[in-house]
This record gives sequence, C-alpha cells and structure tokens, in this order.
Amino acid sequence: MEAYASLLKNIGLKITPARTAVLSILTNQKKPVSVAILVESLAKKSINFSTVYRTLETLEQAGIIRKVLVSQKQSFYELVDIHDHHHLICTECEKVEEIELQKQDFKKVVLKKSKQFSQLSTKTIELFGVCNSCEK
Amino acid sequence: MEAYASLLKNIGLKITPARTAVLSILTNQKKPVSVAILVESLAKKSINFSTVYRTLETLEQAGIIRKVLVSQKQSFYELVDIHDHHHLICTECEKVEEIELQKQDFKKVVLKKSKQFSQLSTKTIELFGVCNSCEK
DNA sequence: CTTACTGCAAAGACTTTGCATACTC
DNA sequence: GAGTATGCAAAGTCTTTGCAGTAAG
Repeated sequence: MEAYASLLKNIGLKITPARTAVLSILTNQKKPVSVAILVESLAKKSINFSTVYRTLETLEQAGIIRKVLVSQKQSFYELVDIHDHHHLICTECEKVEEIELQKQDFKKVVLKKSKQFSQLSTKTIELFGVCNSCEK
Repeated sequence: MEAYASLLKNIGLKITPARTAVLSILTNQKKPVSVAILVESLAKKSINFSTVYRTLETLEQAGIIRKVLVSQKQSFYELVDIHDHHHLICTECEKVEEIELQKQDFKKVVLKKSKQFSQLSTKTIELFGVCNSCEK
C-alpha cells in the first residue's frame, strides 16, 4: 500500500483518487502548491474542482496539510512537516523557495514584545522579495 | 491644509474626499485595515465601493500605502512607514497587534540561507497565533 | 449495504472594468 | 475648460454549497 494510502487509513479517511492525487503532488513538490495547479492536475484525472476544494479542506482538518499565506489571490497548500522551514516568495513570479531557520529564538523575542499574545501558532514565516531571475 | 491634502498634493494627486478619507482612517488606525472596514466607512460618506478599490490602488502605486498579507479572504492596507514593525495576527478574530523588532539581523540570516534570492522587499513580517482573548 | 465522497450546477464573496457624469485644478 | 475621478451596473475570479448519483469499506 502506498504511503498516502496508509496515511489516510491511519486517520480514518477513505482512500479516494482525489485524496491520493493531492497528497502525491504535495509530497513531490517541496514547496507550497496553488489551488490552481492542483485543480489543473486533478482535472486531467477527471476530478472536479469542487472535489479538490473539499479534499483540501478535509486534509487540512485532518492535520495532514496546511494552508500557507503566499498570495491574496489564491490559496496555497503544503504538507505539514516537522522541521522549521520558511518561505521566500517572489513578488513578481510567485516563485517560492524554502529555507530552514532556527525559529525558536525568534519566537521568544517576538512574544516578549507582545502584550496581547502569549503564543504563536505560526508554523512558517513568509518573506517577500524579488528573486534573482526576476531581478535582472 | 490638512496633512493628507499636502501629502497628496506633493505627489501630484488630486485631493478628493475618497482619498483624504482613506488616508485619515489609515493614519488613525495604527494597524492594517481591511477593505471591508474602509468600504463601510466611506459608504457613510456616500462613496462607492469601487471608488474605494480604485483609491487604494492609486495610493498604493504612489507608495503612500501598502497591502499587507493578513488574510486570504480580503485585503488589508496600512500606511507606509519607515520604522520596522511586524504584525501578530489572531487566527480566530483577525485582531492585529503591531510590534517593533530589529529586523536587519534577521534579514541577513535569511539571505545567507537562500540560493534564489539576494534581497528582501519584505517590509513587515506577519506572524500568526491566537490572542489572549480568544485563547480563553 | 451503509456512509461518505463526488460531479454538476448554482450561488456567494470579493474585486475589476466600461461608460457616462461630476469634480478638481 | 481639460482631464482625471466617481457612481452605477455588469462582469470576472475564486470559493462554497445543495442535491442526486457513485464508490469505498
């Protein structure tokens, strides 16, 4: 049984083409994937776009994937991962690069400054810039 | 002449009720304001919502305000400011708290890790959590 | 066989745009 | 008065939802 299948089974979700397809794509991409790309990919397998949206919601609620705030226009998703990683996002072409950082120290500094928050749920930090390709 | 008026005049924009109203609100709020709130406020002055959108785009292109990525659902704007400040955003009620941080060191660390970026345009960093009120 | 999942179509939320009118300078 | 800004209405994008049919366990 594929890894995606057992993953789904473990949390009591039925194994369906839409779910395994989404998990497959998100596993292969090491960075957040837009809904547009997921819809386009699954359309090739005759999976309706509303199924894609429902699949994403289901997997998110199951804690397998998470939504990443990359763009106002559309949603991006990535697999939930244990290691601290952050995103560099190109404001021109929306390219996303992942980097690893020690976040713990940063978190402490932040919370020390805050009066209204005592914990951060932020799993990733999104930083914007213009990538080297677009800069030329 | 009001501060907003001279600000507009300086960059060659006409002084209109919509523009001064938007600038007034963003000046008084010390944090990002949603389009919904701006639309609602300006509606009281009989200003159409499409004018609000056009005003925001104009002011953004003039470099007076900037869009902040707070929520996927709708846009938030704030005045462009010189000091480094960052946002703590409540994932429950979308409350936004501003904090000040030294960002320079953080930037350097980030760029050292990156292969595809050599500069960051990030003016603010958005961090998510659950605020003390919603936590109860 | 039962329950959950999916396709289809319609509706919803937010944003953009065309055109005629109104306003700023 | 010239040229930009606005109101109104319509259209566009992305997302959600209702319902009937289909598939997984």
